[in-house]
Amino acid sequence: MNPNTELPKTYAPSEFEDRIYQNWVDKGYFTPDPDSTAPSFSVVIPPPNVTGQLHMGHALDETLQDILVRTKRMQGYNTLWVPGTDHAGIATQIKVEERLRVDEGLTRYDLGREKFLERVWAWKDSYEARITGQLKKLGASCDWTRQRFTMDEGCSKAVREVFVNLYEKGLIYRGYRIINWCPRCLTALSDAEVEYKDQPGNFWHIKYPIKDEDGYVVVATTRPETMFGDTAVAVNPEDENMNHLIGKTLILPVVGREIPVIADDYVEIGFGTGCVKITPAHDPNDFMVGQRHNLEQIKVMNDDATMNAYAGKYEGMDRYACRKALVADLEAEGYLLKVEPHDHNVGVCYRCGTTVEPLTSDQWFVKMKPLAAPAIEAVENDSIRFVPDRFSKNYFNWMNNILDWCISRQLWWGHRIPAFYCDDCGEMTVSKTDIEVCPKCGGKVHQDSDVLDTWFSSALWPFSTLGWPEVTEDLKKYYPTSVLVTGYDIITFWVSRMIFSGLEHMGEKPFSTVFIHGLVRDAQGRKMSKSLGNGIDPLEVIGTYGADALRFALATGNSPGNDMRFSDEKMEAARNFANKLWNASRFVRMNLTIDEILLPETEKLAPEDKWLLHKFNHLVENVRTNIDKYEVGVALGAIYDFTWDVFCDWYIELAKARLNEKDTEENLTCQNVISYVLNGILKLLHPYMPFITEEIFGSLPTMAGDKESIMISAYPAVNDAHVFTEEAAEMERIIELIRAIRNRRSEMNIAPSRKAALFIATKYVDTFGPATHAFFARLASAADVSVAESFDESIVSADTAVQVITPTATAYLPLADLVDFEKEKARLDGEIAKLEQEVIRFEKKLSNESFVSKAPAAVVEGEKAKLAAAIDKLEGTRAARAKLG
RNA sequence: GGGAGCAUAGCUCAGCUGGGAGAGCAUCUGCCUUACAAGCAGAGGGUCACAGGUUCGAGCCCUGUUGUUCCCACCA
Repeated sequence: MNPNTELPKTYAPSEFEDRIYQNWVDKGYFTPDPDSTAPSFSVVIPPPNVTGQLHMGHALDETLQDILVRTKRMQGYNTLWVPGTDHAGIATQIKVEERLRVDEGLTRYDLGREKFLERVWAWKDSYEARITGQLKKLGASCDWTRQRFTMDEGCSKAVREVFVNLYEKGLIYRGYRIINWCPRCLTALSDAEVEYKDQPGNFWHIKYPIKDEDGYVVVATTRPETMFGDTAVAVNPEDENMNHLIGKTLILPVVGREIPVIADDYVEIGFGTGCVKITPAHDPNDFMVGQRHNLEQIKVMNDDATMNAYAGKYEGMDRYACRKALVADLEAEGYLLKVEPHDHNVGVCYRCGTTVEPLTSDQWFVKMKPLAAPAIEAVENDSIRFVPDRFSKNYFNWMNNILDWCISRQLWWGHRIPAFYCDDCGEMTVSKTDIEVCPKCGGKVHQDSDVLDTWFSSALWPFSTLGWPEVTEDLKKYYPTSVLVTGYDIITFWVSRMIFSGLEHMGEKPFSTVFIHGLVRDAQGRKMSKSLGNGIDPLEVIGTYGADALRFALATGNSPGNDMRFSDEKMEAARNFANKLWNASRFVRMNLTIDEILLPETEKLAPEDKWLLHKFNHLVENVRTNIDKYEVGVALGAIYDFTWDVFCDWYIELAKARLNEKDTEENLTCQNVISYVLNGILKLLHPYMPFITEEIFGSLPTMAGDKESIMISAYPAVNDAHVFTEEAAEMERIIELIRAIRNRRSEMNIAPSRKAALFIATKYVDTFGPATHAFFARLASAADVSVAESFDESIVSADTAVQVITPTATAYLPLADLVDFEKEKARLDGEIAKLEQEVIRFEKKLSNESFVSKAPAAVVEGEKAKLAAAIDKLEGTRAARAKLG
């Protein structure tokens, strides 16, 4: 027997979770054996942002990964889970700036770049430590000796390597383009970083006078303040009402500048006024029109979205203040024709929510089309598979319509762009290493002040964490990784970019499967968010219920890609299950004398042993296949049902009699069977509830060959010797009969002290053999029935007992306990009516020629059996009713 | 505008390739039965959103409708 002999009376997870985790770390179980020749199973963690602490979404993501990783490890794979965190450029910088403002009233400019970055690194250290601590509390079995950070030396090296490679291939370029600008964060954003929100707005219809004519054209705009940057008005050349204007010159109201009317089929005939003001510097579509027509780009705003000198007297005003003032002036001067309410989608910064301003700017871009093509193909040909598959549509939609990726950010926190400009000759050099002097003229150089999009480094995560660009052993062994586990919300940001990056730089996909999960919502189904204040801290939940209960609650009912709700009720149910397992184990432990589990030969097994082992076999098969399908929730449901219903409610009750015996063969058999199955339950459950299973495992006998810890023990496999189809089926029928007896007793308010007589039919002896009588005796004590030694119907008659009839057996309840004869008669009548209906239904079905001829033979046979059973039961019930008169 | 998900018991959700509707919680009844009251034994409760279709047979497959959630696009 193991050293921890007794299990404490109550389940108190806080007593052992930390101790167990520390032991795993000390023993080095999370680090794969470098000499292993087993096939690899590798996972890289979606690195949490160092912006703060983990929330429930992380807890779900981490739990799912740990379930897969622990399962595979127990199944003998050479398993690696790489942990790490993401510097989260813009998000982290905002946080640190905010703290600086609140605590010290300073901006980052007050500190200067270097000092500010010191602050961010300090922030990073503190939050990285916090996140690491949370992962450990949760039980994540990642290899801490391989922990990474997107801005550590290795990852930074990978970033540089990739940047320079892409630049040299012409896939990274610098250009003056229209981009999304966040006036609050003062940086460019990629298309993916802009969210769209419906906002009420207006269509302002403004008259633009025609030069040298009396008339005017009317343009409708949602953004009047951009008119200072108008360099044309466009009409569709096919528009018969408007095309006469082409070539004319208009006078911009207020501004007085002259602009041409141009022809462009971008203008949709019949929408709005048919005339569109073109502002190439502040609208992506206008930008393209401008390029086609060589229009001037006039930027009318500063970086903080205040108006610049082009706005004339409005200079210095915020864009919205300017809009208001300008509209008032237009109206006063008679240029405003009408105002029409119009809702439209406004782009906002995904980090701070500020309305994004499209504007032209000098930025770095990744040319996407050549990179996207192989990435699309990899998913099309199933080289990479999304689970569930429907998310591949999401992916295709994004990748097929992808535009060039703006990767430069006007931030300080991030990987600095490795481009150097010569102060003398202006030459630009892109270099993997820092340079001091211009390779062309020897002049002094300065580095580009921008940093890269944070997702640029995340895109390399599956190989940068394994040591790339060095060709390391890890890279050879663990790339491509096996599965990526993440939420559907970052497929575009992250998954798609990892796919094209892996294919481009490694020449191989980064992972085979993308296992997508949903969002964790609150009990009302709302998204958890700071502003709603409905977020739940995983650590608090762990403190109250334990990490295992949290993991159980997150995994139970989880199905790929679907959102889930989180509630106290679920936590209680999870905790209750942990408690049930704890107490069942405690009971087993109390009754054991064996040190090691030795499965008895088949001849020694009791009927209930065979039933249990048979059912356990099915469970193992069920769990294995469902986990392979990433249906971790379904698998867990099966373990739950087996543990609670089969193992606890039936087997343990039946086992009590044998376990109470002293030094008998039956006792030994029972000890071994109950230990074997409990051991198996613990192993199946371990990936879900690692702590409690380890704690219990340590106090119970083990299988030969198992190691000192459950997490490195062998995962259960289907045992072909444990197929007992006949006995198991008969046992199920007996259970059905006992349930029927209990039901009847309950209905009749029969005192528990009154036993029902259960007769042993000869067929049981046929099935179960010589052990039948002993088995029924155990059944009797466990199920509140008494057992008669033989099945002799003559000993019971109408005035002594009421029959409980099931399709395969009959039990008798002492009639003396019946309170109400009339009630019983009525009940039987109802039963008979129901059975008659049932029989008719089956007969009808079986007399249906097309059913019999077209349905599979097995189904028809099944229906026949059901009919026969129904008829038996009907006849028995009629007989019982007849006896009552 | 394009695409996707969801709609099953009072609540939260399962229901695999079509073959007599399930669990947990809640409710009601009876039990402190020496592992567990965080428990045990029972019970009630569903036109599987609606309308068609395919099929011997539909919660499941097809079409449409309604409601709801999300993603993408952005007609100024």
